[in-house]
Parts: sequence; C-alpha cells; structure tokens
Amino acid sequence: MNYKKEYAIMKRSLSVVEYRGEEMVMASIAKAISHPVRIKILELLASQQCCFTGELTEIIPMAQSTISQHLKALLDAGLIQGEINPPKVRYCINVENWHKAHVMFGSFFVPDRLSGCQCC
Amino acid sequence: MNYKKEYAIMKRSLSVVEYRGEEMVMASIAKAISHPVRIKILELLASQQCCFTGELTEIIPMAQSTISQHLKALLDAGLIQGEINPPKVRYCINVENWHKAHVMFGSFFVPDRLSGCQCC
DNA sequence: ATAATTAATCGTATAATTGCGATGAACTAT
DNA sequence: ATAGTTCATCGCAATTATACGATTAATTAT
Repeated sequence: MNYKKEYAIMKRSLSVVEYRGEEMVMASIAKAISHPVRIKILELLASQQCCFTGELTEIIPMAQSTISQHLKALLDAGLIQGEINPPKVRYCINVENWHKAHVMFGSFFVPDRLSGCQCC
Repeated sequence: MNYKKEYAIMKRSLSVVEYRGEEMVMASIAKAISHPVRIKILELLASQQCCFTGELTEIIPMAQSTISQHLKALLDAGLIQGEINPPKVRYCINVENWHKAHVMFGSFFVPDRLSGCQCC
C-alpha cells in the first residue's frame, strides 16, 4: 500500500470524501502493474518460464538492481511471493492475491455498472 | 499511451525483449487507475451520480485544476470521453474501452494461467 | 578460510507525477 | 459590450518513480 493518510480522508471546504479500502487496494495493485516490465515479469512467472531472479535478468534487458526493485514493488503489492533458496531466491505468483485481483478488476470493469447512462 | 519508444524495444548485451502492444496498453490503463481519485471519478461516472466536471469538484475535495488534470489522464487512457456542452463539459465512461479493459484485465488475471506452478 | 554466486540495498541522477493558484479561452446571459 | 460561468492550461514546488553501478549480505563450493 503506497498511499498515505492524506488520501484516506480528504477534506476541502465543506465536503469530505473518504476512500473505501477497496479503492486504495485497487489503486495500489494498479500501480504495481502500471509498468510494462512488471507486467512482463508477472507474465513470465505466471507462465512458469522462470522463477529465479537470475533467469529474469537474462530475459529482461535491465540491470539486476532494477529487476530487483521491480520485484520488490510486486512483492509489496502482494502479487508475487519469494522463497529464499540460497543463494537464489525463487519468485512465484501469489495465487491468493492473484485471484483477489481477478475478482476486483473483474467487478470494477463489469459492464453492468454502465447500464444507466442517460447523457451520452 | 504514456510509454516512450525506449520501452518498446529494449536491448542489453545479447538479449532483446520486445513488449507486445498489449503489455503497453495494459500498463497505461493500469497507470490511469493507479490513483484513488481517478478510481473514484470512474466510479462516480459509472454510477451516473454525475457527469459534469463541476459536480465532481463538489464531491471530490481537490482543486478544480487538479480534477481537470485527473480527467485528462483518464481521457488520454481512453477510459472516459468528454462532450463539450458550453459552458460545461460532460464526461462519461468510454463504454467501448471499458469493455476492452474488462476483457484485458479479466484475461490477464485469469486463474488458468497459473495451472503449472511446480516450484511453490 | 577463501573465493564464487546470487540478490538486496544504497547512493545518485534524471524524469514523471501530483497538487495548487493564477491565468486564459470559450461560451452565456444581461 | 460587459460580466459571469466553466473548465483547460501554465508555472511552480514537492514528492515519487525509474534506472544504474557499487556495495553488502547470505550462502555454497573449494
């Protein structure tokens, strides 16, 4: 979760908007997959073409430290999990949160929400 | 689409990774919804509680210029569309791209992809 | 012990995002 | 014409993200 308290409750003049936790979670997951390299990493992990950081650095043309940074972002978002297997670290999709993301994005973009648009 | 050519084809030593257009599109849509205010705006537009910028500025406690900036981000991502209705501007969900996003995220997070994980 | 391997973290530079007030453009109403 | 309304855009400041090389930590192999 990357968003600070300032977003949790916002005040201005008379109105107060409180973001539901769901909005914050969605935003942070969306942020995690808002970079093509991180999407690529998830695709590679999901397809089981590789699991170790080292293999990722061979496939994705970026510095090891950069890959590691992106892995951390995905880890923080809960989309992947790491298992230390010295001297390597094995990364996998976090299946539970993968399913949650599926439900969350699925219900967010669900067409039924748009049923009542009168104006366009 | 926010990502430059530098991402489209990346080279490093021997390897070359080319991002599929789909990865770029997903990343840019994810970026668009990576902020709770923009999620809020989409929810408001989807539920038809409002359509005009002015109404949004009453509900969301941020400066009008900030809301306008967020609307532009959603517009650039293709998630909403605007119709000038002087002196107001009416915003709506872009239904076509909403459906595309539904399919795209739905198939990205689809559980079947994870069938073959041997390592965890 | 020593060297080698793997990956996280640190420091740094650059770029992008976010938020705001002020201004400007387009149009309406008087 | 003049004033008012609505919203986009500009300019600025502060924060955050991105990428890299260098270093460090943890572990294995010799």
